[in-house]
Amino acid sequence: MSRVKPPEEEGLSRSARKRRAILGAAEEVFLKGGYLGTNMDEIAAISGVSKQTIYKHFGSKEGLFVEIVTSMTSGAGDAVHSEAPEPERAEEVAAYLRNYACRQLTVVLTPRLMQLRRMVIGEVARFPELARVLYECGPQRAISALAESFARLADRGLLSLEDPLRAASHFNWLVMSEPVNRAMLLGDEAIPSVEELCAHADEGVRVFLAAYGVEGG
Amino acid sequence: MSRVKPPEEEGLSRSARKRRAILGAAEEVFLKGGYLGTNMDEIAAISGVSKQTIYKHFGSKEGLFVEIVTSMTSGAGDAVHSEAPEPERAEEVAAYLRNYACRQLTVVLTPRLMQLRRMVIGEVARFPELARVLYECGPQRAISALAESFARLADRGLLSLEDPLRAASHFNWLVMSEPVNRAMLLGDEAIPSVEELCAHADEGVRVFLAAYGVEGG
DNA sequence: CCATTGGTACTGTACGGTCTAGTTTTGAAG
DNA sequence: CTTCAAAACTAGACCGTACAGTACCAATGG
Repeated sequence: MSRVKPPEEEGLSRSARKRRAILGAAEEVFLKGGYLGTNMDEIAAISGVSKQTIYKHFGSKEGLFVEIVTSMTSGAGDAVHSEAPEPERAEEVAAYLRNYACRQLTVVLTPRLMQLRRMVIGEVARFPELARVLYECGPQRAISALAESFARLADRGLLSLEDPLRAASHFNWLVMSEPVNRAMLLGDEAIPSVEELCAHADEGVRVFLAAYGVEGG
Repeated sequence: MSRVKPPEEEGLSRSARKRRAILGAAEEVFLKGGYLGTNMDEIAAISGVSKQTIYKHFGSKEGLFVEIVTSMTSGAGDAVHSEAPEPERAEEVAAYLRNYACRQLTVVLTPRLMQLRRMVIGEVARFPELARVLYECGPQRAISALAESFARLADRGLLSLEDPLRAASHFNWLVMSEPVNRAMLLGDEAIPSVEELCAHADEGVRVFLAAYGVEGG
């Protein structure tokens, strides 16, 4: 019965299990109340761990907060990556863009990520570094990757553009802005369904292709 | 030397003067620290008023906060209104849109308003009503007004669109999103200059007209 | 057996809001 | 103008509470 190195969820060392419990509870509590609106006693209670242990692992409230935000941020950034093959013919461009837009929307328009974004924005004055990281792992990263793809498509004559970065920015915000800004201010209940998101994506793609598409699309 | 009723800035009743001082200090302090990060003693000190007086005027910290946010919100909403005449010919549409976009950008991309937006977003969980009001007085109001204008332009054959509201949303976010989202996360130093904002507006208008414009434009 | 954890009491401090007692302003009447 | 009472304001002590972080010691699990 003595597991030597079982790396599954429940088979971690006691320390690691405690650590995960703390992170889980802290994420929930911080997302709900923000930095100042959260107290360490509640995190300890929810995670079933003593305060002492929290301070052993993370040093301070600030340390725990930074840990939570950075891990969520980079994790979310990774989830966006697309492995869909780039189109070969002009007729396939619209479908490619629609697919990308739809996935991006459904990943970002998630209560957890919306709450994270709200919280980080609210803490810009206190934690500017966290906001910068979120910007770079979020919009900036997405737009950069998109720009590279657009540049290749333009080379192949499937898109008509001069500045791939600008086109990527236009595409990104054309698709993302309306639902994101809406959900930012109106709360998680204002997050549209997947069908609505994809319909919205279609409209964005249509406008984008009117400006940057080529004949065959 | 006894002024009877001079309604200028310094000629208000003592009560009104105190009230304005409190509001000014509270705005500054709340915008800097958020709701929880602000204490009433500091507001009293900065406004040169005793705490007692603050509570006489506003009842509670929450009351003062709500007052600040709602007054800033509605005030900013009013400042957007355009009196520029709508174009008569297709060639004038682009200039009309550029003018609108440029003014909208320069009004919204102001440190005070960016700070307000950040703060309200950070407090969505605690004050959902304030966020809703900001949404309605901000994006929603701008888009609605734009949609009405677009509908008239479409009737005159100066724009080609079926759903004015959707077109207005596309236009609005095409123009506003990039700089707004950037400044939201990167802070007030990331607010572009007026020239940069107007150049950005031009690009948005170009894309918009590619999708919704008519030949003559 | 020994490091880690639990439980819990404790410290120090910060802050919202109130109380009190004395001072200033106002506005109207004399 | 002067007088005067009501209203508003000041300064600061004060109360209760909440909370970050620590100390201490018993329990426990590897």
